[in-house]
Amino acid sequence: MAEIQKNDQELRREEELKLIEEAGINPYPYSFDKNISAKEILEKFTDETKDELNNCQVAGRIMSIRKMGKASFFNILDESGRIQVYIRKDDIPEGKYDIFKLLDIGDIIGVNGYAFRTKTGEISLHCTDFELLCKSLKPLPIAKEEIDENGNKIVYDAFADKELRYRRRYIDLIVNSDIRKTFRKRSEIIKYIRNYFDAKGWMEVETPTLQPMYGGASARPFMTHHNALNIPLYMRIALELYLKRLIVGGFEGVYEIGRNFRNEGMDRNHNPEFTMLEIYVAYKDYNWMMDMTEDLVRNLSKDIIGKAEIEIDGKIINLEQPFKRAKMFDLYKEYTGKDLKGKSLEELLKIADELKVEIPKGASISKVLDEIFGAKIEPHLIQPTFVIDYPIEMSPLAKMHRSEKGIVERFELFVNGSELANAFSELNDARDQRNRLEEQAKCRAEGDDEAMIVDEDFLYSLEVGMPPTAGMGMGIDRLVMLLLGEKSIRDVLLFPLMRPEKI
RNA sequence: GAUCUCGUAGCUCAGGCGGUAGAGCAUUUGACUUUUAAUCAAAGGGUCGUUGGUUCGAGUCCAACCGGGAUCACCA
Repeated sequence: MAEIQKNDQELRREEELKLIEEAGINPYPYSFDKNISAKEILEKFTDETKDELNNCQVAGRIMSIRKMGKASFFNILDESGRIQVYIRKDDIPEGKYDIFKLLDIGDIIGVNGYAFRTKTGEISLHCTDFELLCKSLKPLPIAKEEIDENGNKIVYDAFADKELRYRRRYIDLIVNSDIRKTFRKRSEIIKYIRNYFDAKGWMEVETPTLQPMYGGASARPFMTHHNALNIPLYMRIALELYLKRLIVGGFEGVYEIGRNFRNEGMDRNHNPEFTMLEIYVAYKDYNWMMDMTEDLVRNLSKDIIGKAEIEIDGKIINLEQPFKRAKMFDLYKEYTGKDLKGKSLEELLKIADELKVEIPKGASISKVLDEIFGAKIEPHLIQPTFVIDYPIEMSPLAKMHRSEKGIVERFELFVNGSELANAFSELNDARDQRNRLEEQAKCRAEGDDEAMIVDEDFLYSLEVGMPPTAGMGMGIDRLVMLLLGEKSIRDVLLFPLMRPEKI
């Protein structure tokens, strides 16, 4: 796929570049005094105000050219959108039209001109002069566009190859420029979360990405090596344990929005690196965190998307109505008709078999419960639902339930059948935490390579003492997918991981 | 990792039961000073993902491999 040999279109562009330089023009100048955007011209133009638009200086990439002898129309695309430019041999400096003829689709130019309305009514720019700002040497996979009578955009021969769109996102952003909106929205969503937390006085922090010991979640890590210390290092799989150390240190509200790395499979819900939000607030519990999470998600949708109803996959997700709250074991009863509470491993395996849920060999109680949940309950959780009060085996970092035995104070928020957030009343009894991590270590020794490791320094911090704390984690990529109605994580990541191209 | 499916010109695609490669756009040349998928006339552009196999003959049938997508498994 790597073009070592140049094709005829590339050779031609190089020829044109030479001709431009021979005419004494620098095809790569240093700046351009842009004073208005394409969108601003289209918005400001009326028959009364057009005189104010007599000296526009716009810059952008040429996306189409229609030549008619000694005059031409072309469209340029800037960050704000497209505008049509009309250029006439007689209305630009002597000899400049010959330079214009050397320009191609993909070149970046600056245009001086005045706004006007064409015979057919399109607001356009009448060029009085232009400057080449960058000669493009590769042809763009150009698509043609048309607006039909109903104002719908019809795209002909669209650049649709998913592989190339992900591999060369910069081309995707030019040619399918509507997707720029997705990434702008993503940025707005993250900014909104920051503002929301900052307004409450919680502090954004940065904790290590490279860690001598990984923890805070059940997943396989990426491993690397530090030469100077000659030690193995791991890419973090969660933010949790370092943020809790900061609560121990006396900060009462901390959050981090950062990259986690998990050495697992990839599909439309998973990328090896993904963005996680985690927040910890001292002196609060999971009930409080549930209210906060609900408020955040609802307001995000209202303020960023403009409504609290989201259409995805033909389903309407309603974020306005109060989110359903259901105990995990009640959901088992509701969807399988069986009471799984307090059952032994043997009993659970039997139930799984009756429900026709396949369980991998050597599964623990937690694993069996998780499998049944994933197969029988998750797909039904389309409308926002807090699943609360998990069995202790599934949650090694959550605090015992204040009134129910064998249960921890934990919730997960499910929307559209997938997990969006996970939160606990954080376990701060150091003795209990040590027991649970040692239990994990046992599972690990028995071959579960996703079980957690005993982090002695983390335990030391709990022994020093952490106040009662509520903590919550939320997958930002999935949040963005939900709010924007995207079905693949790759469509909300600018540069999703791809297998390297073979040359 | 498993299954299904796709890979033909720069882009989007068509190629019946196996007979030697097609269209539109893009590109080049010519015409055209308000077009908008501009138009009109002509031209160039392909090791049909790769490697093998069957066959007189393979884009087409078979196998393996490479790459993508979808579904599943693991995970968020």
